[in-house]
Amino acid sequence: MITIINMSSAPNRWTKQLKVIVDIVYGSHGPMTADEVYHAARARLPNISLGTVYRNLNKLESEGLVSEVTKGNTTAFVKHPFSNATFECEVCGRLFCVPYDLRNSEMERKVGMKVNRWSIRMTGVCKECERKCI
Amino acid sequence: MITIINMSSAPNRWTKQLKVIVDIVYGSHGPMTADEVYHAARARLPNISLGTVYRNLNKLESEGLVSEVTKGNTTAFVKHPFSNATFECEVCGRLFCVPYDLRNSEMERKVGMKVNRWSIRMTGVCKECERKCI
DNA sequence: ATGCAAATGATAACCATTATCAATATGTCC
DNA sequence: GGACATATTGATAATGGTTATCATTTGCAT
Repeated sequence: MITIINMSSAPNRWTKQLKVIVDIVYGSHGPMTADEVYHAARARLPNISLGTVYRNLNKLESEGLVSEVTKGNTTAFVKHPFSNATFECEVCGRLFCVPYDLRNSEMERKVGMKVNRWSIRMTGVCKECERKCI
Repeated sequence: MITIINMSSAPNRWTKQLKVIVDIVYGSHGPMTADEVYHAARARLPNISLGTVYRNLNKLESEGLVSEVTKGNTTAFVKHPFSNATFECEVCGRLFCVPYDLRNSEMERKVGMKVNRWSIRMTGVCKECERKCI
């Protein structure tokens, strides 16, 4: 079970629901939608409500512990805080996190403004679909 | 008035509503939400409906003539097709298009998959707010 | 001009997300 | 440990952006 060292913003209780949600998102290999987190959480806490999942994901997001990324027409959450790069396959719809190195300072130089976070979103054809579709 | 040379996908009529919507989006300096396009369009076509605006923006998006970008909790549309970079100010909430050069081939090399489109989203503090807030 | 399919306007439906609120659970202070 | 204050929860309703529906209108080929 993962433990968060400090949650900065004032009122905060380490509830079992929050624990489970952190555990799920941080244990995932890729981005998860709120609904996916909800279903995973229900396996451990059958009475947890979808509202609680949203509340906690938003809290974690405002704490900088998870990031939101676009997935199709909805939103998914990833454990990597702040900057991230995702790749969405146009064929199978899967969304991957991919490592990508870019410096904030490099962006700031190019853009001329203070950059706190960035995210890169790529769409294309994943390896597997590339192989199948040719 | 801007004219589109060819709209590839089969059934397509060059309606006055579509003309006005293309004109507005391509005449804009920055990303516009569907609602903003709707209100701008009503100035010229008082009876145009919001549904028509959405239908045409989605059509233009599928034709590759506009791109969707995230703005706050909603979606905005920009004329630059395919890849783009946007900067959202955390203070005033404005969303800017910024020039950014990155090669698809460079991304493909880093990611190892076929990249068709990319978009970079940065958040930070814009010049104006930087000046005010210090 | 005529005919027909595509597009529109008006409206209802959809669905992800947020707000509400009484009930519950957490952390603190004794 | 027990009691208190209040943050959080579960259940549900509300919200709001977006899409679907359908009768009517309009663009366009003949």
